[in-house]
Amino acid sequence: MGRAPCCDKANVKKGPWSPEEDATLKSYIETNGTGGNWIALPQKIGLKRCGKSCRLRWLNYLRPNIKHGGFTEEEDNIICSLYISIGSRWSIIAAQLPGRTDNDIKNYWNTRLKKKLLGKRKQSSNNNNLNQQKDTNGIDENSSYSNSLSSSALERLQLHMQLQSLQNPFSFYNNNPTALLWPKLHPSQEKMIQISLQNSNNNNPMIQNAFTSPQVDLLENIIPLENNNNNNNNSIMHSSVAPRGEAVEKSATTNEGIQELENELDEILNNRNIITMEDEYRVAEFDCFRDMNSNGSKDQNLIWWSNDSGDTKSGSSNSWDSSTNLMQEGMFQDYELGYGL
DNA sequence: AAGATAGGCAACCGCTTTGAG
DNA sequence: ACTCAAAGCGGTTGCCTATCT
Repeated sequence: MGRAPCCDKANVKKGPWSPEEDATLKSYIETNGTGGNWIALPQKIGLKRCGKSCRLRWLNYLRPNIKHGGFTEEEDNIICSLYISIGSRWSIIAAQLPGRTDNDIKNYWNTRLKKKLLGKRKQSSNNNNLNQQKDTNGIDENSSYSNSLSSSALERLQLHMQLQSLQNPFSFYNNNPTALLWPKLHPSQEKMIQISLQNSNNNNPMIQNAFTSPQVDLLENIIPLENNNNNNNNSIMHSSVAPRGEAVEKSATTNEGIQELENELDEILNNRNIITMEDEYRVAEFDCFRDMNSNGSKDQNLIWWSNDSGDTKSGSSNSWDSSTNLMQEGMFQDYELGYGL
């Protein structure tokens, strides 16, 4: 037997709220509050709605100072950086953005931001699939490395990498002591990347730099060559970076999301005793690298953060300046915590 | 002009967490 | 310590609108 329903489903109205319902709910709560009991509230005020529905309507729409749409670039940055750090904990992310609801942010992420940031991935995956279909070695083409990750984990990894590639690679690498702890790239991986580089027509110095130092080691860090079963010994390094805000602090202390991500990665990585050429190819094809390496367009590489949708209100479309500190702290903390840096 | 498709968003569903008794 | 109702939360659904063919 399941739990009793919170309301009489048969006599409860569903679907969009009418202006009258909105007004009724809003005026009652503004004068009387919720009374600490959402379930009883609709009956009190004569609404044929589920209490949960009333609560949601109030929190997401009727509550004062709610903002809808018109996300600023700074808000975008915060959402992205927090998503990278803590994943899809929308309520926590929303708590960092006054006037925004978790639902709003979630929708905004799913419908716009994610595509904005990861849009190129799809294209690159398609290219990759085309190439893989030419293989005749019998390896399951559907078991691609990237497909092994959950969408959330993969998105976060790719965002990490893309962001890394666009921030000054030298300054990060040289100034971040943890980067020195990263293992060297396996020669075969390095070779594959270099081949990709050579095959490209890309002469953008920034991109070349990105390939030759931090990205390479970042890649290696994500895909270690050794089968490491001693995860507990080195997988978590306590970060010396002060967390930003309660959300990140909570994430840093509980490590739940990060641990989950780490476990997911470990599960994959521990099954990879041997790096095959196919794996190497996939590594080289890992999106941010491929994007940076493909079709020789430095503009394309530089505008990934800018809007594909023609939004021109931002003067620094590829800039994360407004959240540089947040990015560095949150992102790298995540890496340190989750990937054994 | 009409149908098909895609995108955006509000709302719902159901699982988890919290806290009172 | 345990139970259970309420609240919180994230994922999913479905409707509406815009765009494409």
